[in-house]
Amino acid sequence: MSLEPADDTLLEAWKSEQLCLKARHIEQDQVDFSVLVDATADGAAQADICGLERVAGVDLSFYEDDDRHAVAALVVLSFPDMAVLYQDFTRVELHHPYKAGFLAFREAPPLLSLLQKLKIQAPELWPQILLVDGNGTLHPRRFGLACHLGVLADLPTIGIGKNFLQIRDEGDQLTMETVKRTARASLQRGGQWFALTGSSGAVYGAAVRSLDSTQNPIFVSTGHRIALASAVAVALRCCRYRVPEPVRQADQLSRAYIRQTRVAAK
DNA sequence: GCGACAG
DNA sequence: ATCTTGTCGC
Repeated sequence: MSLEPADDTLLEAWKSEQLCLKARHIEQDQVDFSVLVDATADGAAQADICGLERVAGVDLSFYEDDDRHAVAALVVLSFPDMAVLYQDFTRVELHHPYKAGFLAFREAPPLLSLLQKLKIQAPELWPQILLVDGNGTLHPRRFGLACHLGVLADLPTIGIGKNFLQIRDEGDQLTMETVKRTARASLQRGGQWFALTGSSGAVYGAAVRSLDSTQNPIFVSTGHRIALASAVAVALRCCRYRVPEPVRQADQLSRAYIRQTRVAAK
């Protein structure tokens, strides 16, 4: 009924694979649209985004008492209108348990399948960028789910985290306490953000205030083929609520199917 | 040993 | 991730 925990041997193999895939990882803009970020902005100015028409989102939702199955969802939305162009979801079997730092080994396979299906069935709707529910470079080895998916699908991706993943490295300390304190002090309005920078100077991602009306930040990081400032600009332009629409709609789609198909107990 | 731990 | 409606506030 439940999955075996990943042992140390497996974790070492997974680390090696992350390092290997990282050789193909690109953290700079390599997209077919343009993001003009105002260098003098205070972190709240709207960037000019030209040529972006389709943004996608992916997510998985889970059953209460079943580790092994989930519902994966993919949506493609128009930009900047956020109108639904494509929706797909499917119940999937998972082969590994959740382990912080190794989310991709659990969730990437079914998401890649949905992307493959889209490419075959509706190639004209292939997205220009994909927003992923999970981190990109905001990760202990700078290679979270969003990076992993981006490299394997050869697609620009952005990592969107709703909770902060602490980074504890020899050189870099990014703690919940520090981030919360900085967020309180410097995120006064929607659109403002600050870089999550380790003591070594490495930038892992950004804490972003989506809207005036939301206090808690989201955590945006580079997935693949996009620079952090561009990733933040795109994510912000997708926000109707705290969580950017592509991810939020994929979440709602998969969650609705879970609720509909779970056994009506009692 | 202790605490932390995306989804 | 998931259990959950209404409710308080801008």
